[in-house]
Amino acid sequence: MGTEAARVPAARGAATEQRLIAAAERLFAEHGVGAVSLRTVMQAAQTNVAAIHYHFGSKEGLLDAVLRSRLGQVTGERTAMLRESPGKDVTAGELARAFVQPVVAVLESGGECWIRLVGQLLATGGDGLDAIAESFFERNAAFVEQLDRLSPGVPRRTLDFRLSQAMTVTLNVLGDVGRTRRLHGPDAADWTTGQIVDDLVDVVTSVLAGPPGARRRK
Amino acid sequence: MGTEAARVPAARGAATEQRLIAAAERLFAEHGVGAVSLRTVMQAAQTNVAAIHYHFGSKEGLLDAVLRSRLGQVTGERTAMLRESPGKDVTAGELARAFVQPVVAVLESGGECWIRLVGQLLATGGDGLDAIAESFFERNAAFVEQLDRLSPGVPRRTLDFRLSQAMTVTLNVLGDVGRTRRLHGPDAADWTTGQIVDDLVDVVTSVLAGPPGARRRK
DNA sequence: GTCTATATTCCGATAGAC
DNA sequence: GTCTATCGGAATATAGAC
Repeated sequence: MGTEAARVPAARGAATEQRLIAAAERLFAEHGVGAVSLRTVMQAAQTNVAAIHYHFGSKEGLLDAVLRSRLGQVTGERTAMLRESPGKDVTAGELARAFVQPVVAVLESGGECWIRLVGQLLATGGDGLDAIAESFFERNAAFVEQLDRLSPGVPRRTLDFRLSQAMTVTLNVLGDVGRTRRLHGPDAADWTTGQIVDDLVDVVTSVLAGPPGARRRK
Repeated sequence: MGTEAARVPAARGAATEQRLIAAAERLFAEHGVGAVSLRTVMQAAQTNVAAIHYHFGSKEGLLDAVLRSRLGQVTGERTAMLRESPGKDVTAGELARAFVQPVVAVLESGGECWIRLVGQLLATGGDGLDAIAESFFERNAAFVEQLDRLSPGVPRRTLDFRLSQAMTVTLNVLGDVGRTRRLHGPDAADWTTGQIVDDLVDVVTSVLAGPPGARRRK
């Protein structure tokens, strides 16, 4: 703590934008986008209101920046997972693991709030959904293709539906691992994140494989 | 349209509370609770701000009233479904149908926004969740019991987890049937609500039954 | 790029007439 | 029970100094 101990304003320069994104990501996820004011974000990021408007233009611009900040990672990982998977004879379990893994990667890189936020926007269905949905479901066609090989005869629409529900479940679980752990019994303290992911992959596997009894269609 | 055509203020008396609940239900679901002001609700219900505070005390009180307005129906139907189901040897498909049906009943009685709102609060995880979760998952113990008979040997925690994910999917689909229809291909116009419910029941069946391959636990 | 100061609108909540 | 009027404060957004 020398002469420059209290002199940080110049040093934090370029990092302001990232601090704002990080603060908004957490606050939006925890309280909902509409319930969070720019002032709250500003205080958490230890800057001023003007900085938000300078960097992002508006609250909506800030939300876009937050979503965009980790979107590339997800789509990139999803593409990579699909490239690694063999062209055929992939099991439902392997496909589920490939489906969930990119989101797990985001979680492990500190993106839990981001996941919860995306799940939240998906549940609201309102604004800002289109931009994210486009990139998010961009790679779904390839998944559906592999699903079709797995479940021949099932309508394409049903496969697409299953994939959507798999995503819903994935975002719901990985968006708040602590709550998942908390909700299910008091003996859940030893329920590791890895085990939760395994349970999640099992659920996704079930969803992708379809009901067991070769259910009749109407 | 006689002499009393323009005289409605006295007639709408007792219905004000219901109009406020209906307006809030829709607006909260469509834009998120935090993004909706009491003034917006007031305008939609064609009353004044004071009425909201008179009937519900605060914004939080209004939200509580909205949630409570249809909660009884759901828990009631769930209890009825469990009573109807045979004590043993129930299939996963039957259990899934019994699980989904109460929410379908809410949908059919005009409660789509209510369902979406609950799903939204569940995804946010923040406030107002405890009150609803308590009543909502009150009857889950009986479901888990039947699940246990269906999948012997599977840890209770995993069964509970599956049931939670079944609820997540159910709320997500039935909370916005139009979006579900819209998201999956342009040929989805002829995808009736009944067929969507069938697809949903299939997904829930899969989730409740667990993965097909008798997956190994770590 | 950063910040203080401010403009303007809107928020939730209440008081008091009817 | 219903409404108008209003309070105190907080919201988004901008202007302009540094």
